[in-house]
Amino acid sequence: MSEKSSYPVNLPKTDFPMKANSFTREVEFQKIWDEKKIYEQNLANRDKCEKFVLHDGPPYLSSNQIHIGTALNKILKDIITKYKAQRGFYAPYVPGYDSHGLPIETAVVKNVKGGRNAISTVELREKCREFALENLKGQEANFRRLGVWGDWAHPYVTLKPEFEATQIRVFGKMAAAGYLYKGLKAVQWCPNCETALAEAEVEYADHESHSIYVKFEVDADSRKKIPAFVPASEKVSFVIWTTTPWTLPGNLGVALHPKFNYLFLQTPEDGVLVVVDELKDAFLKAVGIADGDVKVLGQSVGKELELIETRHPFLDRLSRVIVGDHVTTEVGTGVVHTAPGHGPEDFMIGQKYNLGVVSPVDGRGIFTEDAGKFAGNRYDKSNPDIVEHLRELGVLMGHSKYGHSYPHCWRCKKPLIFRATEQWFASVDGFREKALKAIDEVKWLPASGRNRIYTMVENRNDWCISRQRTWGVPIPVFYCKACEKPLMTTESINKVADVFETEGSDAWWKMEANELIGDGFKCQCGGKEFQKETDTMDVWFDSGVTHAAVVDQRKELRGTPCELYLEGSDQHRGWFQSSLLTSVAVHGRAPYKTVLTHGFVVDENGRKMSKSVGNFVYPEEVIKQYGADVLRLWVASVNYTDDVPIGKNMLAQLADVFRRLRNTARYLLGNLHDFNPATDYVSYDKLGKLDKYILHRLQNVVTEVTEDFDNYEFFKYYQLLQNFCGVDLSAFYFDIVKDRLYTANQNAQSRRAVQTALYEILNVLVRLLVPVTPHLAEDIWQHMPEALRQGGNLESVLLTDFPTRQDKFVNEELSNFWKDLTVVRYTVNKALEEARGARKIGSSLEAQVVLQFEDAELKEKVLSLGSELTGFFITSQATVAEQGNGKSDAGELLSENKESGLHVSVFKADGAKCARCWKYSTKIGVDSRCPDVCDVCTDALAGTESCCSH
RNA sequence: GGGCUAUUAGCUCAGGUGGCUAGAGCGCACCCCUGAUAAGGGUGAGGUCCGAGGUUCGAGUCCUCGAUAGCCCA
Repeated sequence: MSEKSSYPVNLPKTDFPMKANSFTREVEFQKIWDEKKIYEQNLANRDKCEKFVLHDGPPYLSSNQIHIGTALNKILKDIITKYKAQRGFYAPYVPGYDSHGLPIETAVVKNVKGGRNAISTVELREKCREFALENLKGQEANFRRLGVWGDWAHPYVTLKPEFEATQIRVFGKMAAAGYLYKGLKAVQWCPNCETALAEAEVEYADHESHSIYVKFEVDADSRKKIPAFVPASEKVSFVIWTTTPWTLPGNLGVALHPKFNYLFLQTPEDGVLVVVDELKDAFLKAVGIADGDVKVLGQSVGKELELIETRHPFLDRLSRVIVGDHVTTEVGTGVVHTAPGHGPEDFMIGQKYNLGVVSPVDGRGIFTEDAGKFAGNRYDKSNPDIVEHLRELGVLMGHSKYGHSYPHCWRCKKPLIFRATEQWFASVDGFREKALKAIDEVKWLPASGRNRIYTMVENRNDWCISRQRTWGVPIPVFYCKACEKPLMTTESINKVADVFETEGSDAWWKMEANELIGDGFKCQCGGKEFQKETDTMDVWFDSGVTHAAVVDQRKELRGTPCELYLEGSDQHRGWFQSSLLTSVAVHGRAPYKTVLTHGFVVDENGRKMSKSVGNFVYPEEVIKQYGADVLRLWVASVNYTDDVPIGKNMLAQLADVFRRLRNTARYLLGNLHDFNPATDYVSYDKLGKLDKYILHRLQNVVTEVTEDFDNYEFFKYYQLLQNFCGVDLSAFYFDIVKDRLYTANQNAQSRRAVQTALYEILNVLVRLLVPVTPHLAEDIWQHMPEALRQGGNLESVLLTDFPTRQDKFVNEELSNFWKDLTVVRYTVNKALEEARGARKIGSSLEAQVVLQFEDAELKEKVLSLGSELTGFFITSQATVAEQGNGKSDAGELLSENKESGLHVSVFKADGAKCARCWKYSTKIGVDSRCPDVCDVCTDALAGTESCCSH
């Protein structure tokens, strides 16, 4: 046996390993939580409590992997629900998935031999469903690996029959309220495939078009609005430029930029022409007019010309001058031919000016009768005819071929057209005021979110909810076969919902119209035969009704409004809005009380993650290297209201912090191995000053942390926790108190007092760790003997309550006392450091310090510590001198430090080193049986078996 | 191009209504300990507070313009 072990000391003892081994251990804890149904138990325990429902926004099932941003979102949600549960709320979490829509359909079609038309609609939908559900499994596994708790066995999925049925019913309510209507909208259309195309299905390729300049003469009734510098006798025309002559029959306006300057050009043969200043030269050159032949009469800003009426060049109707920011001076004349039925921007500005929509082209690209003399011709074949017609009318100013990039169909590779088609709309106008009012009844965090969504709702157009797709919920409308009038009564829609409830929405394609609604329905015209609408709903409508299909349906969620929605800030335009709109339309209020948003994950340089830059951080890799707790700690460490950075550097530092938290717990566990609160607990009044202080500090931590969680400011919690563990505990309390723990008699009150404090700290700390680092918390909890577990021997730390501030431990006076002494300790440390630097001492126990004060009050404070003073400095001796340095035997002065009204002198410690406590003492060997042990240790050993008996 | 937001030490964060010689923890450097040991302690070095103007006795804090980044929109 070595000399070291010959005297018994009370060293820490614990099985709690220093290394977390997170990658494997975390999964074990997760398995235990699952097996013991901890989530379910917690809900059952809180069943009678006030609810706090965080309703999950459904991630889209296009992949089985999750992005770091999704991880951020899910972890934030989990921190909140775990915290709320600990605070005694009934806080269920039902995860959801968004499962319909084009990206899934596209991905599935890609793997179908022979393409979309090779299989039936029902078959395609079946494949989509399988694909989505397969991805669900992958995402679920990823989410669970993060340590997120919730009802994983019963998630909500938008493709489930019960969900679809409710969605149909919400549609029915909106229809009944008169908020749904059929209108025209310009969409990308392939005349060859005879189908609408989504943005993702459009490919751009070079194409040769006709480039033409066309005069739009100002109508006689508007002539007076032309500025006076133009002679009244002169005809005035706006000149447009276009590469799609065939869209002219759909023209309803000419658009200017409100702020650009428009010139009035007197020409030799064409009267007065209006074009934008910047493009004058290019225009003249293009139409072959010499600059010298033109005279600028004057100019106007676009806005001043607004609402002038011009005549359509060949149809008998007016074309209004409108203004919009979409007009540019890149090419053309700065006067834009506007056909709302043939372009999305045209459509939007047309809505704003109420121009209406004209689109005389059918699904095959053939002009209808509305196109006048061009009826019956294919749109592209008509281009030369129209150009020729314009020439004959004398309104054509220039014509050439023009090569440019133009949208083509991804499937047949033929050029696309924009075509106005009938679409279903939700009339936001119908409930805009209510929606705006609802927005102001919601708490938006951060507050800027309120303005963000408010202006969007204030300015948005009606919501186009129909899609020409297969993978979605059908729009439950029928059309009379006789008169084509739509049938969409509450009864008919509810019939459909009832069928979907049991059969799912596939029934729409499997059953005939009259099978779906029965034979009881009759059109106004008397018709009894119906056919089905072919459009499906926008997937934003799917997710937009989760409040009705999930929160209102599932009993455990207790109905809307729920307490919280939490998503990325992009959802102001997305889910927050679609949910708000459907909820307001149906209930007249928002589905949520509070909306919290987070920013986007960027790399350590604040750059967006991209494949080409290669700065992606993958959740699985972080977990593999550090574990989910470190990833969760990252979430807690950043201010997520703005963009959040992540990278190798940060993760390495987070791992350091995590280790510190773990080792703090290890110290606590190790030093409580022989502590039984039932018999060893020391009452507050018998605790030492320092013990009382650390308990006071603990209460502050609890108070502040509670505030931080309530405000969702987890980074403050992170900072504070780190500070508390590193500074207050490890470097201060733990370090000082080690001597008492190790060398005092096992049952000495001074030692039990420390353990009492450690016991209180451990019980608070383990609970504080639950929301952010649940695996670590559980690991600690499982290493706590039953007797140490305050509040009952719960089988999981996740079932514990959040700590509350304990007034009996609050002691402000003591807090101020120690604040002053901390300064003294710092001054002493500097002096010790100097001696150490000069190789005069190593351990501070080799030193004795002598203090001299200018400040009498401070001196009193220090003196009041009495025998605790040396322990406080972790030196072997410490004294307060009245005069000089207080040393009468004139030992060598090793170092000194004067500051803060304090003079510290450092000397070699007196006496010899005690073999047991390692402190230097002049009273070594007072008991001859143990010649190398100090008097204090001799006392400590008294009565023990091993008392100097070696 | 428009709207919103952000920019303080290497990293993450503090710095109500303008008064700071700009703070904390971590990291880093150096030293110590070897009875929290792939732990622990001490000391220290790090900042033209994104930039330029302006208001003011005085600005990290207020105003204007700009840069960069992110989101949304066009």
